Parts: sequence; C-alpha cells; structure tokens
Amino acid sequence: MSKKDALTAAAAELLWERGYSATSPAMILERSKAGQGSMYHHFAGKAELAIAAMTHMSDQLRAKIETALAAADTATARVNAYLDSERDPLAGCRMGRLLHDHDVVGDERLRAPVAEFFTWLTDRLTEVLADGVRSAELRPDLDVATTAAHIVATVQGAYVLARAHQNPHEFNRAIDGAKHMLANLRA
Amino acid sequence: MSKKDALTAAAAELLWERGYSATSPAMILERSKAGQGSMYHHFAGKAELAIAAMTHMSDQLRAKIETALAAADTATARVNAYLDSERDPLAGCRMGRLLHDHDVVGDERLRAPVAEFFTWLTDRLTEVLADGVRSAELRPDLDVATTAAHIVATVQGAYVLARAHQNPHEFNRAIDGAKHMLANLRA
DNA sequence: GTCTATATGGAGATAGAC
DNA sequence: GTCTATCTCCATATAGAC
Repeated sequence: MSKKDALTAAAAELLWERGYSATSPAMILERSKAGQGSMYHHFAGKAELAIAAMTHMSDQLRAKIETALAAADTATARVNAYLDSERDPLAGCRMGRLLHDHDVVGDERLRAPVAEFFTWLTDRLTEVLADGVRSAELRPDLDVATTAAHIVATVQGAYVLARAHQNPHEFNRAIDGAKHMLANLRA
Repeated sequence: MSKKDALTAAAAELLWERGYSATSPAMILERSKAGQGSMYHHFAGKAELAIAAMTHMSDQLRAKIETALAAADTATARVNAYLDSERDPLAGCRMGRLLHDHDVVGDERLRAPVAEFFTWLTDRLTEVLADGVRSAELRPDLDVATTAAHIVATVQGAYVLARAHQNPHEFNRAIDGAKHMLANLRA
C-alpha cells in the first residue's frame, strides 16, 4: 500500500471514529505511519485528504448496500435485508455521522460527498419500493419516495438512540419499528 | 439577568449552533458579555457550564413537547401534534445534536442529561400510544414501545436528511412518512 | 516523495488585582 | 464577583534538507 493509500485509509477510520473536526492531521500521520511531508505532498491539506477518504467510504458503503439489496427477491425482503445489514450502532453511520460536524456542513466541498450518498440511498430504496408496487406486493397508493425517506431517517435516528443510551439494542428497537411498518404496507 | 444566567444562556445557544467541542469558552464569553473570571468563578470549567446549559435546554424542550402533546385528544392527533411542533430542521435537535460529539459521548457527565431526555421522550410517547390502545383507537396488538422508539428515531433521522441536503423540506418528507405509518396503525 | 524543524494561532485554564 | 494578563498545549501548515 502506498503512503497515499495508507493516509486515505487511516483518515477514513478516524473520520468514522471521531468525525472531521476532532480528527487531527497528527492522528492520521500516526496511524498511517506516514510523515507530515507525505501528507502535504499528496493532499493540499486536511480537507482534501478528508474528501478523498469520504469518497472512499461512500463507495464501500454503496457496494455493501447493493449486496444486501440483491440478497432477496421481494421488495419487503430486500428492504429488510438492508435494514438487517451488518452495522456498528455505537460507532454510528460512516456518512451520517459527518453531518453533525459544523465544519463539514459549512464547507460545500466536504458536504457534497455525503449529500450525494444520501441522495443515492434514498433513490435506490425508492426504486425497490416502486418495484414492490408494480408487482402488486405493496399497496398501489403507496408514496414510495416518502416511505424511502422515512426508512433512511429511521436508520439514522436509530444510531442516535443507540449512542444516547450507549446501548446497541436501542438501535434494533427502532429498526424493528421500521420492519413492522413495512409489513403493514403490503397490498 | 445575572452573569451566571447570561453565561448559561449563551452556552445553550452555542451548543445548539455549533455543538460542544466546536464551542470555545471565548465564544461564550463574547456572547454573554461576561469576563473569563466570571465564568471560572461560577463554573469549574467548560464541561460544568455545558452541563448546566444542557439541563436548561432539556427542561425547555420537555415543556414544549408536553404542550404539543396536550393540544389534542386522540393518541394519533397527539403524536401528530408532537411531529408537527415547531422546529428548525437545519439547526438540528438541541439534544440529539450533542450525541454526535465525541467529547460528549465519551464523558459520562456530559452524556447523562441527553440520555435522560431521550428516555423521557420515548417513555412519554409510549404512554400516549398505550392510551390509544386502551381506548381501542389503535390496534390491540401494537408494540407501543417499539413504535415510540421508531417515531423518536424518525425525527432524529429527519434532521440528518435535512442537514445532508441543506433543505428543510427533506425533514418534512420523513415526518410525513411517520404520519402515514401512524394512520396505518388504527384499529 | 518523504523527512524533520519550525511558525502561528487559538483552546482552555490559572493568577492575582480590584 | 468580575476583570485582565499570562501560561501551556496542540492544531494546522510551511520551509527546506535529503
């Protein structure tokens, strides 16, 4: 692994663990075993390195979600597979976590990769639900876009509850609520 | 208003706007028009002042939510009133916002007021839903605790979506999903 | 490309006068 | 109780050698 890749990987880990503001270049250098010169050679600064790391995380997450969505056939089962896909509730969502950082939301370049991820995720779930409506599995009058947004919001909020109580089970409680809701949407 | 109250109020504002880590004592002093000596006289340090401010915010929020819950009679209408209560989606939840701060979650004293707030909120919504079940407004087999957690998670997640897209309407989309879900839970 | 040494500014707290 | 002056430490970046 090149120093550049090591820096990106270390930054991605730290962004997940500590967020953007609370992650210092010094921490990234220590974890990646790179020197300060390498970092400022490959990246213009902390922000550029973070953007590279965020893009990398986004790509990984998308692939993982696509795998979950492909693991079943009915729309309900596919969304449930997404809801059940492996997570670390106390660590938080790699992407959503960053949005609570003042510096990320305030910088268009930093927010863009996160916004794109959520646009993609919501659209992807909307498609799956629309498939369910077309196949008469789900109610014909279902507002698929609203429901998709509700599901995405539930997952993000479930992380908040788990962190509030420092208890991973709180995450699953909210997720169970989403599953029950889905079951109620069948035609 | 005493200097102590001015400090608490300024800290509360800044905690909402910027979170805990990104708020410096200097900012609090500037906004409250107090000197550094006043702050360290009334509070042991940044953390103690933040705890006072958080407790204050929690009390305010609870009162506001109780008002919303009292504004209607049926369980569905009461929860909808809570969902519709005035908010600033882009600013985020005064309490939930803090949970994404590494320093808050890592310090038991700082996390406690936030955890208590969410315990109270979830329990309160659980009671309202249970009333709905008892009065035969809602399905007899409804899992009220799970549903309450789901509703709380939806609101927190709705803030995440609004911040992601920097668009308050994204907040309402997720909230609408919660309202539709509620409507489907009627007996 | 990668390194170490150094600069600048702000965070958070202390000291001690009034 | 409230103020200003000062201290230490670290975040972030630059300079310049190898």
